[in-house]
Amino acid sequence: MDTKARKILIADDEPDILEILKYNLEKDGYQVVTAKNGDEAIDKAKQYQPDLIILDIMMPRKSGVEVCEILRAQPLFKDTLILFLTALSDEGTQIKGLTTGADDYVSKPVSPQMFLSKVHSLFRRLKKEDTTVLQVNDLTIDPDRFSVQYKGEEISLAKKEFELLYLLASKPGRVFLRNEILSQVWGNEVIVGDRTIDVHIRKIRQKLGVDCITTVKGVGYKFEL
Amino acid sequence: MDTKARKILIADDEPDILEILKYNLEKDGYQVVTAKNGDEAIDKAKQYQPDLIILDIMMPRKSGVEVCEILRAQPLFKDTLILFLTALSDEGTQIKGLTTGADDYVSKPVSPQMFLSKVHSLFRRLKKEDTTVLQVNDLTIDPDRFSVQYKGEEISLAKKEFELLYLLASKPGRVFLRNEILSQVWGNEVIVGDRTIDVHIRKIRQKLGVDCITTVKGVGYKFEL
DNA sequence: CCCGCTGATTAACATTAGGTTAAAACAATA
DNA sequence: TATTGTTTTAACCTAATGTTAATCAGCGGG
Repeated sequence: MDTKARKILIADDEPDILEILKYNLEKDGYQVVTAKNGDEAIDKAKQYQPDLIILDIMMPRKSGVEVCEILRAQPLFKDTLILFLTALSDEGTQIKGLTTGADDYVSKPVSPQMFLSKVHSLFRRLKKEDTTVLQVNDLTIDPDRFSVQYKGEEISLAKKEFELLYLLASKPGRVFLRNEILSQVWGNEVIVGDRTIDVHIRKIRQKLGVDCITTVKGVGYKFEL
Repeated sequence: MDTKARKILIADDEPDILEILKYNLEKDGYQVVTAKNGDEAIDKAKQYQPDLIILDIMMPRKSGVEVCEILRAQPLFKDTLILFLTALSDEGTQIKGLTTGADDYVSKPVSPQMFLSKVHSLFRRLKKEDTTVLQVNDLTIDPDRFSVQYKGEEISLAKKEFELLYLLASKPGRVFLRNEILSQVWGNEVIVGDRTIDVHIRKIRQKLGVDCITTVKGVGYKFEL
């Protein structure tokens, strides 16, 4: 289970449902924020920038559909996952919802199992990464095979090392600030010390044998051969 | 994206759904034909010989299930992909549909993303089905005979073990994330613990005797000899 | 030249993923 | 139904990996 403390916002006017969903999601390690109506949902969304927003269709002060439309209009929520909770009865709204840009539906009454499985698979989908093979001189970095080769020699890197190298090598010559590196490789939520980067850089340099990572003091690192 | 102008027939009596699906599929480069009821679906199927037929279960003038049965009876449509659209929550029909010879089902309301990904993966699967027998060095994996041979030695694997090995071996060198493995071998709806994969991997390694499955920690597994 | 800043290095420490095992739950078969 | 085989879970253990903190080295500015 990848517990990356993913943030989820649930908006529903029925406290019971809110409670059940919250409980189940938290049990699964998600970080949950709730809202009781449409307006509150929008506020909380902006405030917490959740990875997934679960919206009840029927809510006071802006329906789920409206909230979805408003959020989707902003670049910040362009790629945020949105899941609708629908009552069985309203087919019409469901169709509307699709065009509005929701990623999936769950119809009430909700079975916790089904629900969790939906949430999981949504995140699974999100996790689709760019799988581009990088090729710089004699160095090949293939995220698909998770392999790094230098002059035909296979070099085995650990996960973080690989991710770090991949990031740097994705834009050879460009300097990556320590901040950028942290948020790209470690993610915004995780807080790690500054030394951590150095250590990983060191391991990469060591394993590769070639000096392909340059330190730009006071700024960051860049990749070049 | 392999856009070879694949032909898709969609049959549904709700114009809205027809429209949405058609729009999305065409956007993805497929050639789409539609039908409003069961009989029309059969006609159009014969006329256009689509690569994939998407059938709503609930339709006037022959249900999706009936259409499927009729088509499957003809050799012409023996290998055609068939995908069912099922209304909310009728589990019974879903099961029925699969046994009738559908290749997969999507339950309404349909999220475009989910839907497209299903369609893609169906075609992907189709392509794979051509190359049934896998042959890597001294290892032969034949899903037809459900048999695995290493250096002529027949090795008997259980179902899940076989499916798992087959998946990994289908793309030697490629790392499969645990998520991918789960959804490919176990299916999206089933929820099993993380350890389950390990145990099966172990059994395979044990039975094969060769170390052909490599662990990529924090990422997944890959097959290589 | 020495201070202070920055990164390198190292080893110790913490965490986590995955391996291993046995046993329970489930299915298939006779 | 008994029997056998398969799949899943649970508990525990190990090794790989990630992080921290302490120390060291280089460099530029006073």
